[in-house]
Amino acid sequence: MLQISVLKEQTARVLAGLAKRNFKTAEADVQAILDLDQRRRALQTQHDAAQAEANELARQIGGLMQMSKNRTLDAFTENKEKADALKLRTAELKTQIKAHADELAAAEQQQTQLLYKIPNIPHESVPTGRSADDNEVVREGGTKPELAAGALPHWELIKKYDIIDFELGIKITGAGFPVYKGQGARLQRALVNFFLDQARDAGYTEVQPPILVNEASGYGTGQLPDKEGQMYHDAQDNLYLIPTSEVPITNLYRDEIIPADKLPVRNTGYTPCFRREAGSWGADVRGLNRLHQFDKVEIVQITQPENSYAAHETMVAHVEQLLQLLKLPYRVLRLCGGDMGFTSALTYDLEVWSAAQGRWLEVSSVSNFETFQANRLKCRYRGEGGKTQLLHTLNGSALALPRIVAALLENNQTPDGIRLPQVLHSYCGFDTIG
RNA sequence: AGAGAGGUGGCAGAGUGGUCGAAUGCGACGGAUUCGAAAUCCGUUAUACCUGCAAGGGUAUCGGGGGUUCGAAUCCCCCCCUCUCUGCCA
Repeated sequence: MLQISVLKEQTARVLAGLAKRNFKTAEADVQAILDLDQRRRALQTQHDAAQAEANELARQIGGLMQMSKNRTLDAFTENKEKADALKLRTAELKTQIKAHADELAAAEQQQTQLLYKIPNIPHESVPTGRSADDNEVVREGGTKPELAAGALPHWELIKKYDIIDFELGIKITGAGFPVYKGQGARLQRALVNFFLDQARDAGYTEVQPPILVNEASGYGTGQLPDKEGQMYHDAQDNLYLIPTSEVPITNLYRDEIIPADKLPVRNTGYTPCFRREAGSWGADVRGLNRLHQFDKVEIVQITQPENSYAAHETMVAHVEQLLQLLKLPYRVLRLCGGDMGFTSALTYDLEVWSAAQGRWLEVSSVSNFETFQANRLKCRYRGEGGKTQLLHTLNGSALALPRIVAALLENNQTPDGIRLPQVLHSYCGFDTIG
């Protein structure tokens, strides 16, 4: 959620940013928010004044009542009459206050609803564009392998080596919930450990958060409102299965004023992630390309505003290093305005080359949300003069497992099995699948 | 799941209708004392919003919402959460 002060003071920048996102109703919405804000403030002033008067009268009445004690009957009667006169005025005020409060609440609610509609303002480096086709390739790394004739896509390889079983998952749960078996299961565990160790070496503190979160957490990071349909929901207890550990790990800092010496916050965590993927279909979602449940190691940073873009670059570099260690060909994309997530100001996607499918697969998305999440989270620090200020939140996958596995399987297939990259050997306890 | 207790400032903890944003203690910060430190003493120490160039002023907040009242941390109603015991259980 954007800050009102930003809409007010940087209207032109906001409108230009929203245009980059092809946000059609920007001008009208921003104007409506500013109008509501003006109205809200006027109402607040009136309301406060009426309330102040009422408080003052109550004090006077209180004083009269106190004085009445230990007095003659005449004095008591006199004071009571005075008090009753004041009560007439407070009755009027009460009506006014009630009316103001209702209007105020309505204006605030309208304003919040509108603010929820407005996406984050893209960073100046974000390219214009409508779709994924307009994303900018920042750099590429690694070398695409030459596969022998008859190379198989990963959904064939997992059957050939019997390491991931979709049919079994369907039996016990449903489509998109694969069962990892034998070397497949061990590879999962190896990757999680490898990623966590790498993150720790890079200075991130490991946390293990719950994978069900309450509604407030959903609002905090922006999954709610509007994206309810993407999350599994336990209606009985009103809890959501997390779509990413960004949600619990970032919400650890909801409603916090973080002391300066604790900044920047750098956390990493492994969790399974759950996505309903309502409406997804087609060849692109075959095999491991899109699942309802998958494993992911996440990195999260919370920094002071002036440091967030430098931190962002280090996060991207960290993910790149992981891909280099895994010897996977990759590329780094800067997402265009039309393809960027609602809450992000700048997102780099990292994609790996899936050789048998002959396509790039997104394995990480590293975003700077600036104050967009922090504003909802009320995640602050003390800036100059002891004033509280919003922090910047960032997160990135480091990494999501299924597509990494897909690329590892496809790219490293040989007649003698799948040769895993060196770094995984000790983690797996084997060097070849097959 | 059943029974009971309880939710107050960074923490602990008082406060059962009036000047209470809230005693006291601890912690933290600033100062005095000291060669320095401990101890001691003095002071400061919540958040949000409105208003103001500022200094300041105002309003709200004692788990959340509603109600009674001139006036609510305090009384009433609903909801949420936590703890203890019993039950169940990795």
